Amino acid sequence: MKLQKSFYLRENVVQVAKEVLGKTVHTCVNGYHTSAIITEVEAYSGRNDKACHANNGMRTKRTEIMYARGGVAYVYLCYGIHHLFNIVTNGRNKADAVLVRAVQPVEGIETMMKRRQKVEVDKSLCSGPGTLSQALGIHTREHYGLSLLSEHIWLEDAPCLKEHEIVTSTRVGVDYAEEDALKPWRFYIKDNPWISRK
DNA sequence: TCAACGATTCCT
DNA sequence: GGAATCGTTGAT
Repeated sequence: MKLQKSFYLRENVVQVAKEVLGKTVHTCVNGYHTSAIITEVEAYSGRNDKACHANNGMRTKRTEIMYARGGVAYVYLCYGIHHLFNIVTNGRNKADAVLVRAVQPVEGIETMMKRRQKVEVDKSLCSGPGTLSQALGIHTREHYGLSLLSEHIWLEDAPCLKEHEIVTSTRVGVDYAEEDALKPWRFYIKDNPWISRK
């Protein structure tokens, strides 16, 4: 069953990030249904986190959706090439989000391969924040601000992982965030090969 | 209006 | 190790 609004509205974005691991993300784009298990995530906090786009009340056209109530998608273009998919959490004006960094394909694998121009199934298909968005057909213009209880994109519930099944590390690519770059807010499923990097 | 840069990926 | 590539951002 679809994860409900209450899942996303909780206050502790780190806790929500951990619980997102093992859940399944579904998209239905141009009539093609795809789904994949979320294997790697990072937490970003709207308060006291220099790595977050919405840090220090930073409010622009791009970050605006982070200030909405949890349960919507924050998608943005990175390096002019890659769409990165985030899950907005917490209540209005909190600006917390969970970045999905890697997934394990489940349904619609042929569709994912076509979108990624791959002829074999391996981790290059969707183990990375940019590649998974491409595999799932997530595009900035279509998915920015979209409800995660919509028919286009949603998460399906699954049992939470045990602590010993989760590996914790610092976040990737946020060296500019000074002391906040040290926050242990990246989480991935232990022994799962569908990870962006070790 | 303009220049710099980035929560990355892929090729050499 | 370095290029690709462009929307967002903050400063002119």
